[in-house]
Amino acid sequence: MSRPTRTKRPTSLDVARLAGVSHTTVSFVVNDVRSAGISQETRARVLEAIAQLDYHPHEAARNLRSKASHILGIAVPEYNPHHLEIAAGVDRYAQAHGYQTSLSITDFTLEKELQCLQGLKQRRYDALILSPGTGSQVYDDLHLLARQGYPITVIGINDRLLDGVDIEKVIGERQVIQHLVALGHRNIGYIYGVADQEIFGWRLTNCLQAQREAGLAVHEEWIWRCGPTMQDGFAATQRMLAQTRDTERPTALVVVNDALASATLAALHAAGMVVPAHMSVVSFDNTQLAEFAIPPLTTVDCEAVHMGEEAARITIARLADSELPHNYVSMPARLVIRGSTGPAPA
Amino acid sequence: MSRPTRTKRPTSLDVARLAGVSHTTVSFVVNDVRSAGISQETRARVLEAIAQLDYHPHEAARNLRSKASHILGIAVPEYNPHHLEIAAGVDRYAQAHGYQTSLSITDFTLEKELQCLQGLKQRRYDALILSPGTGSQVYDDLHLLARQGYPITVIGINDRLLDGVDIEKVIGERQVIQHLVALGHRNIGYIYGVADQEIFGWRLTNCLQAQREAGLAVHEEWIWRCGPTMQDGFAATQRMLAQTRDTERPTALVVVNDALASATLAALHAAGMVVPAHMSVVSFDNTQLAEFAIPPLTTVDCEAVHMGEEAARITIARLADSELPHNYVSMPARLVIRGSTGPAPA
DNA sequence: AAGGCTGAGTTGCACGTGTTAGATACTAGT
DNA sequence: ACTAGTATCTAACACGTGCAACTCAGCCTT
Repeated sequence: MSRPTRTKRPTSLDVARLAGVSHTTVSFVVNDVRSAGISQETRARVLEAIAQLDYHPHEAARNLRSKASHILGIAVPEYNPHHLEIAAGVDRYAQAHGYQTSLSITDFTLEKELQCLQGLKQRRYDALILSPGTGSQVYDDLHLLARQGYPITVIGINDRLLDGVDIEKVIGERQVIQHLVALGHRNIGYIYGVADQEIFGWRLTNCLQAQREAGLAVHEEWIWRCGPTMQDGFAATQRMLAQTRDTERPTALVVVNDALASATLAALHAAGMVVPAHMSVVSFDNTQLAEFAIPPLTTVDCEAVHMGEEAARITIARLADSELPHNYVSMPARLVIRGSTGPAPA
Repeated sequence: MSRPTRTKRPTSLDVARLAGVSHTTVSFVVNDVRSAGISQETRARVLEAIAQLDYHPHEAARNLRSKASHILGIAVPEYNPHHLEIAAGVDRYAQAHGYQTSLSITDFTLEKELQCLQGLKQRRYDALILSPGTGSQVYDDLHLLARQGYPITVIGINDRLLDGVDIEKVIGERQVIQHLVALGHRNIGYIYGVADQEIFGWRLTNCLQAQREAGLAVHEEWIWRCGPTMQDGFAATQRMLAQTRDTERPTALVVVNDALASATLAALHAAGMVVPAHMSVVSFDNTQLAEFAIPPLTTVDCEAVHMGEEAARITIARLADSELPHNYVSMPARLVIRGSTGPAPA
């Protein structure tokens, strides 16, 4: 580390002096304020000075003065490809509209979720896009902040009091069940791994409803609930195998998302079961995991990247106009059929 | 959105008025300055007022005054479990030492990498932890900034001019080759997907070197180079299958990381090849993908989370003392043997 | 010639906080 | 009673930027 010359960072005043103008003029040039008449030559001189000093405006000073950070906070519960596709979508839209993003992983803990809300209160972010991971505990805070005028957009939750983007309900689940029924499956089981069964239980509820609509009996004991990690999904699948016998076992498993379904595939494979010959598997999200699973997963696509873009759009719209009515978008669900589903075994 | 009362955010002055003190006293209480003698009762009154108004100090004003944001920027090239484990490690250590983190995905583009450096210049971050994804293009900027005293830590690159954390070289690769040799493999191929073969080629180089040390011939035509995505890995594996025949084909494939190895497994499976009976597969990183792959991947562990923690430690140490000598840590590599490797077919 | 208009800048304040150098009151010592 | 010392608190400035209000010269209009 050869003697880091901790040079004083140049300020707009330094630039101004070098260019022989006032710091205001520098500000006008930097922000490209058209209404202030700056001549071409002055502009050029300022830009030259900026380049020469390698001047970069101090974000903090800027944020303080303009009362905005132009940063959108994104908080998702885990390193799940699905969430990260959403984050990528948010980032893409935000970038295109003059906002930066800051991604936080809440790790399914309330503590980290509250920390992100803190960031909002401290004006580190102009707005927060949150994919809740802990269930209902954080909701009181969310509602309170929203009522105080803080821009908050939630993902994957339909809440009348908060702006949000969600996956189209019912349709996707119905498609899954109909697909399985069409393949002759009548015994359907569930590996249902979420952080909070109450908040994130709708997908299961909808599936069961679709099952009844299709005239199938629902076996409550064929619902294996577990936590949201792949380890949880693997263990739950092992439980499933241990608690059932060949003759009285579901012929198809609906798994809450691709990550857990991958773990399910691994557990089934380890137990010597062949998918889909012995057991079909369907999941949700259509992430990269699904495409390269063995066999490739039949899964419900929800346009995660697009979903993130919509979340960013809604959020930025609210920043522009806080009086906007409740903004809610639901993304279309579409079943993508791959190799993990097949005819029910005789 | 029931009429968001866009309340003026309370400032330290508001708190001061409510508590009947000056804003200076509030500042002392908030920052817990021991040297300023604040009586217990005054302190209590101020805290009460803070709670009542739900006061949160304005980060921008704070950063402006104290010339630090207490945020570490982390930039990784993609949504790869390996990189995200590193990020998690950084976050854990940073949190424990009073720093927040802000994660950016550079998407293997120089543009986004430069944008992160911009964030450093603009003082959005106090320091940047970068896992380069584009090769050498960004290096000039990195060196320049480091020389100017900006704290930068690189991951996965051994650069004498930059603080960094890296994976222990040679050892891991040697273990891989020795493992394969012990299993009787003499024909080893490579699926080598990285953004820049020149910068990220060391792992391949080391493997080839280990191969020679073990007395094995190196087949240049058995190195399939490709890009860093799973799609690339899948396609490269298909190329491998198309360009070789049963009789003159590697019996083991070394793949640059778990993500690409998963894609390789998928491609092999799709072609009807059984792993490890027909072909062994080894990879690097030991992420979740490896654990739940079919079959589970033999892979080289590098303690990614710990690596992130070390990166954060080094970075924060440099922030504390810019005169520190060059700081470089290399993480131990350890082969984790699972089901994707087996005896070479006769 | 007087007034108005336009172009091209500048002066000066405000944003909300951290910190240094005091100010004030109270106690104790002589 | 006067001084020194201590415990508590405050006044005032600085951080770097954006913006409203103002200046000032030159030109046009009546």
